[in-house]
Amino acid sequence: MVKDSIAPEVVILRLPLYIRALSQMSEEGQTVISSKTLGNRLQITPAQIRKDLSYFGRFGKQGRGYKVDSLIEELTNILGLNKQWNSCIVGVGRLGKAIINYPGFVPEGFKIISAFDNDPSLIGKTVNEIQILPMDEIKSAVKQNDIKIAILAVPSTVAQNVITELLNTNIKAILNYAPIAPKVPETLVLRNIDPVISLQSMTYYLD
Amino acid sequence: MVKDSIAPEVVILRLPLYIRALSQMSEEGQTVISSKTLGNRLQITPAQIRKDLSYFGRFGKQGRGYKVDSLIEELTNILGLNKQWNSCIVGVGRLGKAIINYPGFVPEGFKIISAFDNDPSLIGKTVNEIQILPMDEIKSAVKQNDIKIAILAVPSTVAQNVITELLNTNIKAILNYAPIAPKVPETLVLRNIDPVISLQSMTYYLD
DNA sequence: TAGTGTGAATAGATTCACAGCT
DNA sequence: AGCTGTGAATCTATTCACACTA
Repeated sequence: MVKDSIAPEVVILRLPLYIRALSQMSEEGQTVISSKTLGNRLQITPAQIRKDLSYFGRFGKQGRGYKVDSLIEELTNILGLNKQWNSCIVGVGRLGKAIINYPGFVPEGFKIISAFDNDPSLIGKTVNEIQILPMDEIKSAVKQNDIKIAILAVPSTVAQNVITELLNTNIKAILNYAPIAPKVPETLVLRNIDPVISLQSMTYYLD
Repeated sequence: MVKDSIAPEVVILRLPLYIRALSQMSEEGQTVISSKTLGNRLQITPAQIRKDLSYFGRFGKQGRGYKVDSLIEELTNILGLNKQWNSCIVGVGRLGKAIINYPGFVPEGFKIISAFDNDPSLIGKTVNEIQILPMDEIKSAVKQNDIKIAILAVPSTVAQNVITELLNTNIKAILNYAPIAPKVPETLVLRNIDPVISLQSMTYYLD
């Protein structure tokens, strides 16, 4: 998971939550916020929030709190969300299509440049204005368009193979929807979206 | 998150991964497996696997390993996946429909009994053989059909309200797809599926 | 011999508690 | 007076290392 990072990964995982809550508060007209109020909103202790932020600098004013808008900006910069991140979808079956078409799925700062699939009946078509290209063009397309992120929505049977293929490209991060535990090198950033695992782990707590 | 459980929640979250990997191995004809081999498959240390399992009993044979099929059965029982869990979908917009229609999304042991929405144009229709009912019938339907799990796919603007509504029913667990941090009592089991947060936390690690 | 099960050791994350600023 | 920033203390999770056994 890269980066001899000052901040632990759990902390990084919370920063987007902070941004989201702060953005809502900003829209609601809040200009200043305390760690207590923010924590209350997110069910996170104030101490945790302050500690998290302290990995990156000193953004608050003692006795007052944090300026909402400037904290949003700081966090956005820390995460690199001020840039545009070119992305691609790999696999344009039912799931891939749903992702591409889901409005507001891809947040600001991310752009899906192209989609890849091996099904000849899909190639050349476009989904939601995104061109579907054959898999064997992925390496060059990724390079040419400076794509760093792949959203993987292929069947689990081929997922590991596709991932291995992606390792040959300039892809640096994979958001994986296939229900597998992929083997990737330390240098690649991976997140799994796996609702089935979530479901199956909930039942333990039900009587 | 309930259950003065012997086992920490992180452990519970890994058990479904073990089941999945073991099932694949079983299909591949493996009958016996060591913690080392399993760990290798899942990128988890053997010590961790043994420790995790030790919370629930002694399932292995020293010098040999674990019998694949009986370990699957043990873990299935521990998680309560031997029963059928009646579930419902709340919100039958684009996302809800995608979930209902996605083949193999809902794993064995789970059954989606009904769907709820407030849109009058949807009510009475069926999606993939599942009836769409109005929201105000949810309490009685949940009771009547012994539904314990809700899959929440409503717009984030109404998500917290809907969750508050769910708290009045017999729903015990929520798989939440809305991009919010819901407030729920300790007694309710909650998992969030939030690909946007995942995306936004990946960029930190990209140059 | 190969691999489990588990206390003890280590590493990591969260919370406490308070000095210090506005 | 109110709230930040942060070392120190605590709590939690992971890994080690080895006695034990099939």
